Amino acid sequence: MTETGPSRIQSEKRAAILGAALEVFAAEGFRGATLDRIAGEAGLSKPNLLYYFPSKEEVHEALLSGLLDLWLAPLRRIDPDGEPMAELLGYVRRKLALSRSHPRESRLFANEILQGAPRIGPTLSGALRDLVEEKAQAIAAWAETGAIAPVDPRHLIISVWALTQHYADFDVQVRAVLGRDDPLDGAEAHLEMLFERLLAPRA
Amino acid sequence: MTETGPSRIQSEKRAAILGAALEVFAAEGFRGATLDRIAGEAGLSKPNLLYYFPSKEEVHEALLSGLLDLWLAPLRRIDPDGEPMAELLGYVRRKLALSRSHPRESRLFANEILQGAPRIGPTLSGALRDLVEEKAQAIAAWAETGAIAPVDPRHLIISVWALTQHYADFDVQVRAVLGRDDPLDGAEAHLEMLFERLLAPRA
Amino acid sequence: MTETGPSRIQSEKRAAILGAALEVFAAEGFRGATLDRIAGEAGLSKPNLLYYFPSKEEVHEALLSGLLDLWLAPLRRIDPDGEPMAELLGYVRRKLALSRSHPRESRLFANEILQGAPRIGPTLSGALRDLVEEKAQAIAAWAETGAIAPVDPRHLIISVWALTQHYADFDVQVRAVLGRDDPLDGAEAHLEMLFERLLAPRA
Amino acid sequence: MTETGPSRIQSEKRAAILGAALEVFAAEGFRGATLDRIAGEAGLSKPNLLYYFPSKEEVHEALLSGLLDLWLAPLRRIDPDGEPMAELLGYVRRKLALSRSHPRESRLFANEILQGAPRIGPTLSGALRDLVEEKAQAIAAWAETGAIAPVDPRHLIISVWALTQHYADFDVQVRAVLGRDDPLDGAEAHLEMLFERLLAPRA
DNA sequence: AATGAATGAGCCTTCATTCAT
DNA sequence: TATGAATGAAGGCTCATTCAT
Repeated sequence: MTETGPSRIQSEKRAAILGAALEVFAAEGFRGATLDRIAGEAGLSKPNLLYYFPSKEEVHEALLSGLLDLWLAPLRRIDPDGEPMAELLGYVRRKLALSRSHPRESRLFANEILQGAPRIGPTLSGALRDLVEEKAQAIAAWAETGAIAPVDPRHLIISVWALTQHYADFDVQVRAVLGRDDPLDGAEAHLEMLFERLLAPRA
Repeated sequence: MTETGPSRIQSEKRAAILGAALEVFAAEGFRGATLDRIAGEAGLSKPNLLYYFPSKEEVHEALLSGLLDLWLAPLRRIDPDGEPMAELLGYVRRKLALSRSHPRESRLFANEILQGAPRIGPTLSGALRDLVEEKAQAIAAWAETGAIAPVDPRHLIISVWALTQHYADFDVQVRAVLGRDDPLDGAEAHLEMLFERLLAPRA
Repeated sequence: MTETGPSRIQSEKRAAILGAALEVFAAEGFRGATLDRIAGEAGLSKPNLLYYFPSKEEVHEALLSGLLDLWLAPLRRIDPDGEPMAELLGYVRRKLALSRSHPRESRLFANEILQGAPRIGPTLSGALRDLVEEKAQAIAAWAETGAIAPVDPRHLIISVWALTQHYADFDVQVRAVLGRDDPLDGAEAHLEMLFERLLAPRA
Repeated sequence: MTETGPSRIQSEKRAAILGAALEVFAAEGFRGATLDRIAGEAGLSKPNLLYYFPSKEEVHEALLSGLLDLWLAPLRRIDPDGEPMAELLGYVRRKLALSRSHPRESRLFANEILQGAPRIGPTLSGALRDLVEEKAQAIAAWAETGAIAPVDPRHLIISVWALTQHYADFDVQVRAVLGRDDPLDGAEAHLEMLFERLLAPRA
């Protein structure tokens, strides 16, 4: 009757650990991160951390497992039956917003890919590829009707990824160029213009 | 006459070490790389490696120190007195070519930035920023004359970086989407079109 | 009237723990055994186990303390006034039966002795030695009357131990030689013959 | 031309480590033994030990790998064409001598078997079983000619193992019974008599 | 110029034990 | 009684670095 799921303290601690781990893994990479630092930042001892997760590897996996879903959500929301230009610019906006609200997730992902995707490689060739293929067909259809300019849909999607994530992943460099306190509003305007011009059908 | 600089064997070994180190650092990150692996791939013993470089840190630094120069060369070649459109598209082409011919350097750089640029941070705010500022002014001047569309020059440069480097740094992901054997020629065409449309002055 | 000794549940749990501990200590040795495994096999939690026994050490000791009594029972039953040959062969039979019915106890004991008897050393030099001495005199007396062949009684007893326990302690090796499914009946016949011939008085 | 095998210092250190490891593994079992103690007893640091052997497991294996050969040497020397009684009694004598000169090896072996032979199990069912089978046939042949009493040859061999090894493995207990300073000469006489009577053909 | 040998510091993980409930 | 949570101490192993040759 009283099926008890993970107790409150369980979920709170697990959440605290994952938060700290996200911070550390994103900043230092998998090998660079130490359980000591993660535990410290989560406010518990190292063996206590291992009471909640069986190993460093599994903490990392717990972070990655949800990540791709989060990451692809903006793409998933593209509606083949919507208004093409609005759908695509909306996608760009959502993806940029996500990158800016979740920079640590972005860097965690970047780290994983940079190292050759040892852990989520299969998912890339599976779920990711499938989703891209699906959306690419919608975009291609739009291009054929002349609603948008003819572009390679897959490279278009890759461009969105590259441009939006760069602001999160290469933040230090961006800041060095733009100045410490730039609100990055220029980025949004710039990307919007960029994709508008790229996609605008010829007059 | 008998002033002896570094003997040939010296420089050869140093070069071999740096080559191996580039491979390993790019693939595994700084902490993930081990001197053992670098030494092994360079074909010498670990203590011998440390005879040529005093520490792991310094091997890494030796790689990074030359890197920014290489990395900024395409940008540097933009000629304020040249034909605007040709200059900028030439820049894009050169930068993409560089990323594709030097993917390991690209990843090494990406790793460093992702970790917060602990080693080349100062250079970013110095030399890098200065160069960008200089070229940005030239681009801004072009925009004012109407030779190109009005764009934020700094975000333009950032876009070039993002789009070109992405193909090197996120290779695994790109391959997952495009297929293992895609020659990536589509990337070049796509980027050229992208920047052409972005920069083309209004009719 | 209401003096309450250990409640039934108390003794039942203690018994369950000791049963599981016997299994685990016999199979893995003292250091190899973990409270986790013992608790798991006893069907309770680790802290709960430590509610019944204050420490791993004491679980082990509880097992050992009763063990020597059990182990020496067959020897104790030798009757100085009985028929010599029957008494001794009966002893051999009882000891072999015990080893076969209690292989885990045998291995627990073997482990303890192998490690130098850190816990029951004193008992060996005390109770064990005394009992052996007592029975040795009886055997010596039999030898003097010519009822059995003249043998060193202490080495005789040691031989019984060695031969009977070996079948329990070295079971894997015995099985490797005799085959997985040998019922070990041959052992009984063999040992009986061995001691019969050893002890039969000269014609 | 100058094919160099392991340098002298290599073999010396390896030998020292194996010596110390034999001591510790025999006394504490695999899990009970610590690299710290082995290294300490061998006179070097723990990482230095791991410079010579890649892991604790491999130190252990290095000890075990040669052990069975040593252990079976006495059995192997039984000559089917020799004088039966002399061959068998010689075997007993050699095996007892070996157990007494190599008590640590004996205990190392006992530990391994007690734990279920996790590492040399296959060898037991292979090389060991084959050798026993071979010698058992020779013994059976002797029994058939009447040169020795009819005994189960495999149980005979097991008896030799049990009786000889017991003096090494259960040394503490034997000493508790016989006295700290007994030279154990009685053991030799006893075993000789035991097997003589067991094997002597009926008059 | 090169390498075998050595080590201190640190890392991930295990485990007996304690604490709070 | 019973257990979820926590921890200190240790254990095996890695690795950058040093030393001696």
